Amino acid sequence: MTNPDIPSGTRTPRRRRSAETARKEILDAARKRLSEGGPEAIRLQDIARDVGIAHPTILHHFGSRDGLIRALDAQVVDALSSDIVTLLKDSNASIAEVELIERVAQTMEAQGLARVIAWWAMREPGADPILGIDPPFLVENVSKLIAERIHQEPGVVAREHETVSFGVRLAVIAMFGEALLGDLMSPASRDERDAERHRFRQWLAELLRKGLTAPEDSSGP
Amino acid sequence: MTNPDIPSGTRTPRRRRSAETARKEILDAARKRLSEGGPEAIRLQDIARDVGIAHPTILHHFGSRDGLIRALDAQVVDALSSDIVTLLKDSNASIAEVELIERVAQTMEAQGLARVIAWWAMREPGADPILGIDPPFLVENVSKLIAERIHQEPGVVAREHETVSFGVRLAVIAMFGEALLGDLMSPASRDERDAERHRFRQWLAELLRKGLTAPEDSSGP
DNA sequence: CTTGCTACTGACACTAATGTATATAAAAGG
DNA sequence: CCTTTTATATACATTAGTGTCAGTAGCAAG
Repeated sequence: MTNPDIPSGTRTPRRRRSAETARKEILDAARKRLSEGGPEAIRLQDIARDVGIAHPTILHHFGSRDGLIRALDAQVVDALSSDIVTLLKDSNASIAEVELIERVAQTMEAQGLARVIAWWAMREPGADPILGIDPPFLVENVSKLIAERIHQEPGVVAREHETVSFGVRLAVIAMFGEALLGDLMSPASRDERDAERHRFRQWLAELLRKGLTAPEDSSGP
Repeated sequence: MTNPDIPSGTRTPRRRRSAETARKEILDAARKRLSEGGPEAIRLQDIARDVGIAHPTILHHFGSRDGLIRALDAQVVDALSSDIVTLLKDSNASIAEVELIERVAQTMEAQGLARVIAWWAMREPGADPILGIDPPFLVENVSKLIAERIHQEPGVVAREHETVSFGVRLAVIAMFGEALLGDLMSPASRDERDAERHRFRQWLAELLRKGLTAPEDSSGP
């Protein structure tokens, strides 16, 4: 399967990238393949073809397939946490639940992140330390930030710390599940689906708002 | 790599199962491998070793690796929907949200079902018809059943149908996410983790109860 | 222009996984 | 008993995917 445009004996022209951009291009292609075709789609040769390089180049940059995968992991964890933390740092008043939900949802959907996370979680069933990042990498930091904001708001009785933590946890978990399973539980038509999804998020945000601000009544059955 | 216990020239003793039980044993082993070791752990030879057979036997029963995988899919969808539908049929009064949450959670955790579902969802990004089952396979049926129960309860204003549907959707999605990502967001020690998880579920159930029964106030920001 | 560095390539070796062909043995029925 | 059926085994073919090697080419600096 040689390229007919190139006379045999001639070498294919090369584009030489910096090591940094090469790594980035490769990682992006890998992430795309993963989120679109599932775990079995991470094949060096395919990824190489997407980028427009030969597969040994990937091995040159990442050492092995496993090296590539670990780099992917790191990129994903980074994207997830930094994205959410950024949101929280930016918003200077109290957190709007709708905003939280929307943002988390976007992060999950963007670049098929939810799929990548799922794939990672499957591979490491009882993974306590993730790539050197402590287990509660997300909620621990994020819920602290949220707690600060919520306490700022006057006239609202903040629930104990754990409730806040639960709220964030629910947002993350639910939007993760939505990104993966949402299509199964929605109407078939695309427009309807999007609309329903939007309503669902609003509903969830409202639910969260109640749960985070109003003191629980804890009445018996 | 021949078995030293068996003199060369001697055949290994055979256990002959019915085709049905053979299929079942193989599927169980496959599901276990999948949920424990991730997608890349579905290897015919390994599964065969687990069951105690030779790998061509698997091919004999399922035709191909792909055949095995499709059979697995069917089993999973079955387990999930039938389990939940059973719960709803059995409970003769109104649905207790705690029970719903707990049951869904158990189903997800049992046999590593959440992992299997995730794996399936990853492979079929835009899978509209699942193995012949219509997309809203779960919520469509389940939420109807729930709606019936909730309307039975006197003195409580039931929300419109979509709200009920949203409730079920949240339960399923959240417990799915929990099963996969829960460990990342919890304390490290196992006891603490279990306790916290339990509290989280109760909190979520309470949240759901409020959302499903109390009419929404929809006040501005 | 020359030299050095390294991103990159083609060809190939190696391994592991699926699938095939053919034989054997355990039931079931006559 | 003998025959049929089929679950299962052994041995082999095939493919596909990772990793290795030795060399090539682009870019920067002397």
